[in-house]
Amino acid sequence: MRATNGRLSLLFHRVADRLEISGGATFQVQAYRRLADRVAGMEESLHERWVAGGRLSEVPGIGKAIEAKLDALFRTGTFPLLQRLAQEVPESQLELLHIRGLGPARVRALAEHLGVRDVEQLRTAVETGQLAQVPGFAERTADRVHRSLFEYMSHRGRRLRHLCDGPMDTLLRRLSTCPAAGAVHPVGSYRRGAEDMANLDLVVVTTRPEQIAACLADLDAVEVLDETVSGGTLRDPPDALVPTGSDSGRDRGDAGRQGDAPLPSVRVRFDSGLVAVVRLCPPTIAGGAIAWHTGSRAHNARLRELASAREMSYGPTGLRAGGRPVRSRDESALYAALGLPEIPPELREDRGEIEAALDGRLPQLLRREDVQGDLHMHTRASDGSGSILDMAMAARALGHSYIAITDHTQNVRIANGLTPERAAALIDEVRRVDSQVEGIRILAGLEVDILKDGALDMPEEILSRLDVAIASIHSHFDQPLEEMTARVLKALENPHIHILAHPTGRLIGQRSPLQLDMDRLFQAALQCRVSLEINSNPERLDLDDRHCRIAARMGVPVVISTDAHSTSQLENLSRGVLQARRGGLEPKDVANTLTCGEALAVLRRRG
DNA sequence: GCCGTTTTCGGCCCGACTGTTTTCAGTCG
Repeated sequence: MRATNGRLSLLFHRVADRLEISGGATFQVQAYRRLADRVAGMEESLHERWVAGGRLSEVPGIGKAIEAKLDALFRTGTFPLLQRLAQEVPESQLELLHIRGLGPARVRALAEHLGVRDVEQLRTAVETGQLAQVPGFAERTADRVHRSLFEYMSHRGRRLRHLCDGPMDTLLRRLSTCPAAGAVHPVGSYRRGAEDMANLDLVVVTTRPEQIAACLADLDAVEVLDETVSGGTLRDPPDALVPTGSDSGRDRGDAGRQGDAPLPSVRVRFDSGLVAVVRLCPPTIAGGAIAWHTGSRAHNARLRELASAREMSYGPTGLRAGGRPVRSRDESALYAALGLPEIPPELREDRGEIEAALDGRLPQLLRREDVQGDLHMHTRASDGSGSILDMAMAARALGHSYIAITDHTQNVRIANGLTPERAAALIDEVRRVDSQVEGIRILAGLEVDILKDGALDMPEEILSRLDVAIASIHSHFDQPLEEMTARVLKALENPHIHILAHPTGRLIGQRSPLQLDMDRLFQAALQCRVSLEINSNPERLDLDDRHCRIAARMGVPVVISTDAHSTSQLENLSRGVLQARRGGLEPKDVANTLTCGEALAVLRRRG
């Protein structure tokens, strides 16, 4: 295997993680970690530099010690330091670091006192109450670890969507240059717009499957795990082919393994461990195959019932009648054959979309271009990296007609939150910049911290000067349900507050949602006319799709915002839109699809 | 581990706060 920079970066990360758990010097750990990041972003290949006789120690971050280790690695293919560390700290133990509340020291303590070296053992220790025996795990910490373990387990083996975009792009670009490939379709959870996924799934329309397999084998970024592409051409549904048994993780059902005969496939793995399953199908049944591999298990089961009622069957190769494939060149043909309009991929979860389709009341889903403004972002005034003008120009370039500058308030110290004096100055500065730019309106706002007792972290006189006042929680995440609910409701009752940002406080796979009575929250939002945010940060996506659905049903206004801390993060808006689409939201449900004036009228509820 | 150098070793560090300790680990945006 070639020693790409990506692989070297991974190696340095593994060394750093293990050194940390085994109690290595902090600065040594940092040196490896910094180097890992640096190498990942380098244009020049370290290996090629070495081959050409270049000095590695001239690369920033590489000194004499690492140069010698790399020299040995390139000559012998081994990295003895990592081999030694791997014996001390197994891979399974590294995984424990992903659980909030567990750092290297506590992971070490768990191994020393309980012999816990993997997630399953930790779970047992938690469930049997053994955690309390370990120094450093008093009741509250143990409680916390318990909750974050639960959150972690529920997303284990899954990757956040933004980490899958690059690999998906790589595959799409490669396949688009392959002469044997017709249309290339992302399918599976990715196409349904899911926030995280176990693997990538694609369907390639082709009559020459072997050439597709060869094309993927040629791709530097991946390793081919296996393929079930036998010789010849692909004309008829390949019923006789051997199952791949490919999918892994919770999603196992939504692509493959649900029915009869699978399509031939090629499975590849990226350096990050992400697996992609590329399925190959002939044009005649493309619509059925794409639909089958896109729908969730539950959605497909419903389509199968409909097919059965029409004396057809439905499986990986689409519809069959009397044992013969039903032609479906595209998905609309497939749905039409079942008496349905085509259902948008984001809705294919069996959460009411089949009934809606049958009744002719599928929503006209929100589109990215419906959104006219972004009401949550940060600048250098607190913890952002751009100026007011930077953010405004970048937003204008994205087609926004208005934005709100909403920096943090003083209680969020680490984010350089604003005192009332600095907030007042920021408002003046926003007004000044707004008067000088054309083509976009800049609104003055703040992301006001909700304190432990529900009080707001900014005096009324400042709040009353804002166009957009956002309230949100950044501390004391562990309050019990009653306390937390009362805290948030108290903040919503303040008449100056327009929006509740990242309402549940979750970080996907890392931090559980706040213990919050969501029924009462929705009721209060409705009564106070406070909008609830869909935060587009890929680690938050909060509200989630189910909450979006509830909000729309109850008539609680929703706002989709980026919470951008840099100009590039303004592009995350499409992630929030995707979540809204999964929640079935239409433009009318989302306040920032309105013009600036109209949106402000919705926000200024009591005026 | 690396770096810069006052060339042989000290500095490197977001930093205040919390929980659990009695000096420290982990957290927050």
